[in-house]
Amino acid sequence: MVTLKDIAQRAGVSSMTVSRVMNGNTKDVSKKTSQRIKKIAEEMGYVPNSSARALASSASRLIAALLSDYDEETTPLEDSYNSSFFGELSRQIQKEGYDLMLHYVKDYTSINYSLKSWNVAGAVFIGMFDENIKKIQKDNTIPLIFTDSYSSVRSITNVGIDDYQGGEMAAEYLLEHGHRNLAFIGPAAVSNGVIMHRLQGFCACLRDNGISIPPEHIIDSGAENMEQTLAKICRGDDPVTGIFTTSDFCASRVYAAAYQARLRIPDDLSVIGFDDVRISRYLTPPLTTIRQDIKRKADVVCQLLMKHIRNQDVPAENMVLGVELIERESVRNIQKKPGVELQR
Amino acid sequence: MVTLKDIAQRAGVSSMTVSRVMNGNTKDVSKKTSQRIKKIAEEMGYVPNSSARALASSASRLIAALLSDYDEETTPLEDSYNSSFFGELSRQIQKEGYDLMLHYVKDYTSINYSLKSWNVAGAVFIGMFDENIKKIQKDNTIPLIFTDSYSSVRSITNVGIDDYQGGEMAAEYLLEHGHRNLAFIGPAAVSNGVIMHRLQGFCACLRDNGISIPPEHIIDSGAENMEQTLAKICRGDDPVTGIFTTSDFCASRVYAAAYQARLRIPDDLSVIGFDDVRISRYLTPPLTTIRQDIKRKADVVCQLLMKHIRNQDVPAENMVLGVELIERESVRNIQKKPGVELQR
DNA sequence: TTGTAAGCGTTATCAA
DNA sequence: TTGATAACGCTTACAA
Repeated sequence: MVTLKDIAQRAGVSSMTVSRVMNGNTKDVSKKTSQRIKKIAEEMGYVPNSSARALASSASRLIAALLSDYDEETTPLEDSYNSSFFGELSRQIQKEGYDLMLHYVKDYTSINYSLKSWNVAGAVFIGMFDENIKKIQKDNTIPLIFTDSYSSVRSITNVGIDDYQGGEMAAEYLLEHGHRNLAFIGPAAVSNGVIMHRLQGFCACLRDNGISIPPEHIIDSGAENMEQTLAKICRGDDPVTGIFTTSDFCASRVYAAAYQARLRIPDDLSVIGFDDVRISRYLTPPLTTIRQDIKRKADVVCQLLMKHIRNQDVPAENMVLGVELIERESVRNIQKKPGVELQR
Repeated sequence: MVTLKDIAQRAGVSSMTVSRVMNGNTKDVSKKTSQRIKKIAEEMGYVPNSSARALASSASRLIAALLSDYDEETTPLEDSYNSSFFGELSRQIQKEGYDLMLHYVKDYTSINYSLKSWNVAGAVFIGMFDENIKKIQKDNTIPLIFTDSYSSVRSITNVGIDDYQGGEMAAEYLLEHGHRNLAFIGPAAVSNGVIMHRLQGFCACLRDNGISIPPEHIIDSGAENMEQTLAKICRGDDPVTGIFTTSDFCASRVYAAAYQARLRIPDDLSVIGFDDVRISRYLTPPLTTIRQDIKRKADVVCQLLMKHIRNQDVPAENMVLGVELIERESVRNIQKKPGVELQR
C-alpha cells in the first residue's frame, strides 16, 4: 500500500505537502512541486485511504442508501422501481465523487447502525420509514433525504411525486374513455402513504363525476387468486371494464391474471399502471401508465443531498415532482357517442 | 459520538477492556465487567467506528460489488438480472455481518480505486471484466470473486452457469416442438462470453440435428427496427417459427416487436428466454425460459467469498451452476405427426 | 510555500 | 484479567 509518507520520502518533502497536492489545494503549493508530486503519486499508484481520511477529518465521502426490507421472500431491488431509482442514484452520487453504501434495514437499530458506523456524509431513504422518522431525525445531524414519505413529521427533507394527482389522472383518463365501472388493485398496506394517496386521488376524481368504487373492487394484489377475482368482477351484467393499479409491476400481474381468465386487454379490460418502468412499453399490449421521471427524481435527491452536505443550515424542504400520463395501448375507448378510437 | 474511551471512563476501566468486550473476546475479560460494560455501551448507544477499525486493523468488514457500466443511457441495475443478483447478494453479505459498497466501473483506474480506497475485505464482479482481469488479479491480494466470466486467465475464482447447455436445451426444446427454422436475438457483443456460449450451445445442438442458422437470423437486439426484421423473417415461404433470446428482457422486446408486427406468440412465433427473471411468468403469454437460480448463485458467491476471506490460501475455483428449462406458454408445438399440444 | 505536532477511534503488542 | 503504549494514514491547526 502506497501512503502519503512513501510519496513524501521519494519527493523529498513532508507528507503534508503531498496531502495538500492530493486534495487539490494547489494554491498552497508551488506549481513545480505540485507537478512533481502528482507525477510520483501517479507512478507509485497512490490511492488515498478513505478510512484514514474519514477518521482524521470526521467526514467521509460516503453516502448510505437505506432500503426498507419488509419481505423475506423477495428483495427490495426486485421491484423495478426501486432498482431503477437506486441505479440512477448510484450513478449520480458517484459522479459527485462520493461512494455509496447499500443497507437493507428492518428496524431502528439497523438504521442507526448504518448511519453511525461509517460516519457517512448523508443518507437517502428508499421505501417506507414513516414510523421511525422522528427518532432517526432526532438522533442524527447529517443530511437525511427521504423519498416518497408521507410522514407527519414536518421538518424532513423529502422528494416525492404527486401521487394524488396521478390517481386523478388515471381516473380522468378512464372516464374520458367511457369507463364507468372501475376497480383498483394494489398492496393491501393502507398505512403506505404512496398507495393511499394514489387511491384517494383516483376515488376523488371519480366521486366528482358521480361514480364510486365499491369496497369489493379495491383488490389486494398480494392475494393469491387474482385470476378468479378478475373473472368474477369482469364478467356478468355490470362488468368492471377499467382497472387502475399502483405500479407497473402490479399491472403486469393483472395482465397475467387476465390472460389466465381469458380476458383480453384492452378489449375486455382496460388497465392503467404507475411508474413507467422500463418494461412497461414492452408488455403486450404496451401499458398506458402514469409516469414518474425516476432519473430526474434521483438527480433531485442527489443535488439536494449535496446542497445539504455543503451547507448544513439549508432548511428542510419537500419537493414534489409532477407525473404525466403516457398513453399506450392498454385502455380501450368505449364511449357510446362517437369518439376517437385508439390507433394501432 | 460515543467512543470506547467514553464507555471506559464511565465504567472505570481502560478502553482496551471495552474494546475486547465489544469484539466478543469474552474469554479475555471477567464475566462481571463484561456484562457491566455491555450494559453501559447499550445505554450510551455505542456504535463502533468502522473507519477507525479498518485503519487500525487494516481489515474492514466491507465488500465491494463492482458492476461494469457500459451504457450511458441506461443503468446496469435496470437489467433485471443484475438487480436481482445484486439484491440477493446484498442480503447475503449483510447476513454475514459485512457491509456492501456499490461501484459502477468503466475502466481499470476506477476498478483499482474501488478496491484500494476503502481497503475492502473482498470484491464481487458483476458483468464483463474479462479484459482487465489479469491486471486486477496481479494488483490485489484480497479475495476477488468473478461472476459469469469466460476469461482465459485460469487462476480466478468464478461463479457462472452452464450457458452452453442452456443454449442446447433451448434448441432441443424447439426441435422437439417441431421448429426447424430458427433465429437468435441478442446483443451484438460477440466478445461477451456469456452470450457467445449460449449461442454456441444453441447452434451446436441444431447442427447435430442437421439444422443450421443463416447469419441473417442472428439478430442484434440493439438495432432499432426489430419489428421490421421480425416481420421479414417470420413471413413468406419459409418463415422463422422459433426464436431463442439471450435474456428474458430481450424476450420481452421480442414480444413487443411481434405485437407491433401483428405476429402472435406462440401461434405465429415461439420464443424462449433466458434467466427466468421475476417478470417472465407475467408476460403474455407466460415465457418459456432457461432458468438460472439467481438466489443460489448469490449464495454461492457469498459463501465462496467468506471462505476466501477467512482463509487466504483457498485455491481458485470455477463453479458452474446448472440451468433448467421452465416450460410455460410461449412455445407452440408444431409437430407434423401427432404430438402433445401445449395445454392452456 | 512548507513543515511540525497532535489527534481522529480503534487494535496489536507487550507488560503487569 | 487488565492496562499502557504505539501505531494505522490522514487532516487540522499552527508555526516557520
